[in-house]
Amino acid sequence: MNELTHLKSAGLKSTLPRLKVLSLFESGSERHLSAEDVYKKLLASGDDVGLATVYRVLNQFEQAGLLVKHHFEGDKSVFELNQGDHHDHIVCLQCGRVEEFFDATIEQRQKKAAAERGFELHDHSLYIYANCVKSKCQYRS
Amino acid sequence: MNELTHLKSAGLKSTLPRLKVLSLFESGSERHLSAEDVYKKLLASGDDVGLATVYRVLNQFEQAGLLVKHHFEGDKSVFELNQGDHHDHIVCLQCGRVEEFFDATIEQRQKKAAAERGFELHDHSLYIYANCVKSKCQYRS
DNA sequence: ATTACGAATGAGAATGATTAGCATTAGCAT
DNA sequence: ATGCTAATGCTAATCATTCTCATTCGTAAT
Repeated sequence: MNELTHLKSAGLKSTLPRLKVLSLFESGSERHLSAEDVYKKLLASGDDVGLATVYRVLNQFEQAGLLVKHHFEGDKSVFELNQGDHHDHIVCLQCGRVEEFFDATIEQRQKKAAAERGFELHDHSLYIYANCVKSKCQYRS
Repeated sequence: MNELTHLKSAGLKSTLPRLKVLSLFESGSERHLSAEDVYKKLLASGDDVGLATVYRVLNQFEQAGLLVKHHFEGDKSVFELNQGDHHDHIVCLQCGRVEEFFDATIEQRQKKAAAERGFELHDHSLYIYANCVKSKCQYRS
């Protein structure tokens, strides 16, 4: 299933900006990108898309299930390619590096916690804020 | 330990706006309040504080450890009184009602997940988004 | 009590991320 | 090739939050 098929099945026309944004995520150099990140990367590669369009496209892709949106600590949100595998995130407070993880026990206990209190779990967000080991930390002062 | 002592020990002068804000939280009618909420409630009770002051005071209280700040889904952040007991939150997507919970297993698995990946856990945020049972849901369409 | 000085406040401007409005342009089915 | 609608790209608007700065308040020493 290629980019074009992805768009089609989401009921979205295959336009230049959309293809550009999608392939940026699929190229996979960086998994987590903010709207601003995407905008700058496109400009840098000579592709001339408006910032507003980037925001619109990202949100459409999220609705369509192609991307997932996250709100790490701070103001701006980031998007990542939806590859079907739910996972949570560990974010380094120093360098911002993000690592993904999945813990079945945590998932299950969440469902339980909700159920015990009369809630029907719909969704959740779990972010661990931590510090990398120095060897991996990309912090540049 | 009363309000005044709280402020003193945080190195904050005992001023009218600060006492007002603090007692709002301590009165406990609603546990989770946004800056806007606090501002409106104070105005409503005839206390004339500026919105900027509310923001400042809330942040100072957070730094001082009197309040804890949360970012539920959506844009604005909410504060609650810090009573020393860490807990996570379940938020109803319909009515916005918030219920608190604590699960030792989840806490422990988080620490483990971080450690296994070479992170030193500093903090975390876990929000469960769900739907109340109809009997409790305060949703008004 | 009075003074004096720095901290705190209030009002409004400024910021930063995100969205809305609208005229122009580009997909795509005919 | 044509036409219609959806998509784009500006720019202006919004919303929460922070900053600026002149004025006022709290407090510790007189």
